[in-house]
Amino acid sequence: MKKPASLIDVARRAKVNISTVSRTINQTGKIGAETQARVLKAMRELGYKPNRVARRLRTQEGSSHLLGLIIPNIQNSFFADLARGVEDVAYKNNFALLLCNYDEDEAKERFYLDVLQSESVDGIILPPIHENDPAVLQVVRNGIPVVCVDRSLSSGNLDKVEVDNHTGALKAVEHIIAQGHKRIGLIGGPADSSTGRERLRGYKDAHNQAGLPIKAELIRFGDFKQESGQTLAHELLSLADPPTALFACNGLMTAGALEAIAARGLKIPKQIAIVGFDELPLSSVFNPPLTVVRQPAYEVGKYAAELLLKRIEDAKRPATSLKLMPELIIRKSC
Amino acid sequence: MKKPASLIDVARRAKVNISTVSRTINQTGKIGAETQARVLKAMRELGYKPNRVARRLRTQEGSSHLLGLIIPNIQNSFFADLARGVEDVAYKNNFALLLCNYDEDEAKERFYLDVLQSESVDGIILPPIHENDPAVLQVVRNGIPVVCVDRSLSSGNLDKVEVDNHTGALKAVEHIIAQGHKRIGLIGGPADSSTGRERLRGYKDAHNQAGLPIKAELIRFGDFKQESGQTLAHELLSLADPPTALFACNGLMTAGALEAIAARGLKIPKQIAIVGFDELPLSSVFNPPLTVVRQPAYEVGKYAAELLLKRIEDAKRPATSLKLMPELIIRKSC
DNA sequence: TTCTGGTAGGCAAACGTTTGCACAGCTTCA
DNA sequence: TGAAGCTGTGCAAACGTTTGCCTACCAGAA
Repeated sequence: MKKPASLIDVARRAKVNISTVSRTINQTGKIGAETQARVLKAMRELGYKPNRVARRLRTQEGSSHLLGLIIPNIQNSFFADLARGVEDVAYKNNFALLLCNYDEDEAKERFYLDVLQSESVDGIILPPIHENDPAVLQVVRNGIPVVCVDRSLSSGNLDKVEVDNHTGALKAVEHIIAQGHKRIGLIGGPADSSTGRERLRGYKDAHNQAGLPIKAELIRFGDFKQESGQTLAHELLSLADPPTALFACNGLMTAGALEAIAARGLKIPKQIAIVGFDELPLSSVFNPPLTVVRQPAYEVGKYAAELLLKRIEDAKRPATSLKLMPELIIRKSC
Repeated sequence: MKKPASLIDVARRAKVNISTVSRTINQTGKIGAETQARVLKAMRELGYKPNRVARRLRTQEGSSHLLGLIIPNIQNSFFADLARGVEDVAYKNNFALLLCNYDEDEAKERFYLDVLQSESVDGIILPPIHENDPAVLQVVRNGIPVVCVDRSLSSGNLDKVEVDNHTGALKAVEHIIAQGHKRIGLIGGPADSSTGRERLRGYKDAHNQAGLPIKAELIRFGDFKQESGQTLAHELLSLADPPTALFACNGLMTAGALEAIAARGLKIPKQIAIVGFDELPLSSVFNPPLTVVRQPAYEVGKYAAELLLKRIEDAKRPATSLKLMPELIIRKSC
């Protein structure tokens, strides 16, 4: 294990004190031009790279240049896109990213929250597991900048960037109704998630607006995973009086529903119409192309990271809350 | 910013020296049962969490309990699955994961490699950008455990886990040929990537085995991104004598090719057959369901992480090299 | 000349750990 | 009784930075 050059090595070689080297690097304090040149030269010759760990230990506040991102599942393309958005702005600002998968598991979320704090990250981006997530609240109370994405925290006056789930679902279901459907099955998200609830609300409001009755048997709650989409679609399609259209509340569940539909040999959209939340890699070339409500996942991540960086700069700035509009992409599946 | 409790606080409260506390936590050294209980109690009361940064600074070798993962693009589901595999075993072993997206950009790769070293990660998992990537080699020379995934490094005797790309492509193209196709367009990966080359070799070998001529005009090289799949498919399909089947060398390019096919209104598989590398979220429910060669991406990540952990434990163990077999999933697109 | 003030750079503490060494007290054995 | 060995604990250095404070020097003003 070859030890990398440290400040001390550079200082020795440039014949100055380590503080001078540190100040040269960070451009803090006045350093003579000639001394500076000598230091720079020594750094280059030794291939000096500052040790981020030591730096982080010393300066607890502010710039460790490390962000934490905790997401439910990287395999969900919504979160992959979001992560990519975060990563891009982090990189542009020379921040690295500590990525954590919490899998909707509260213990895992807690573990990662602990890790991130104990790594002294400069800030954390996450979708809270539910609305008053005590672990997240504690982090906030500890004074670590947090921005919520996708879902929000009921208490706490935090930066957040969300998608307008209600409007997204409303537009989708309005569209379904406009196609003449009267029995619309809902493959919903967990009832205790704000996204699940908001989308459900959109579904109901669209029905109310159209004067359509809301039938409890057509409303099912899944867990945002593919398998539950499949199961619930089968349940709905097995009803004595099955729905003629399905609205699936996220991408994975849409894929699951599509599996169920394929297994039953049903034709889309004649025998069963479907609209899904989330754009999927193949949805535009699907046969038939899928009508979906596309969430601006990349942008959510991007804005969240920008907000976080601003807050790290200035802890006192007022919390801002962004609500991004999803887009209904009408194709052929409904 | 509430300062978290430190070793010193715990020591004070338990009326012992900090070294005693440290030893209690790490179970190193003999500590009296009664003292231990007192320390544990104090820790609990203060909500003490060890500071990972300080720990990492002190113990340069070994357990910082932090792994680095550098991947081309998290939006590529192959790498998302792989990342998930890594993450799962990391979590099981109480390691956190520093995730980096290098986007096939050498400067970005170098940046992240620097960050990871300067964060003193215990080890790094990555697909080298190409076969003799000097930056990676330097990291290895610095004594940091590295395991290569997906692609390999020509020099250096490293742990690696790869997929048998040659066999995967061979089986796929054999299958295409068995369906009676004689003009098979290849949407290949970059010629300077080992995966691209291996898959090309499979394509050629299948042709040779079958006594089919290899036509240069049918072979195109993309960059593993969706757009290039689309472009190349259009090129191939515009040929005076177009191919009757396409073999696309990764998931994103397959999606691109599908776009081109859809834009031209071609029927799969009658007018154009297609086989892709990589399983995509919707490929089994696609219409028609896609014939693909599925790479065990999750397993690649999982084994890589396991190998890395073993190497961290024991730097001297001989390098092991795993080659996982992909699976040809025959559905209806060819 | 002496004083004031500014500039360049050195000194050493601090961040929160881990760990080699020292040492006190006790047991054991000759 | 005393040497040897073990057990439990404390002391302090070290990891590589950043930063408040101090000093030495020099220029310009009085």
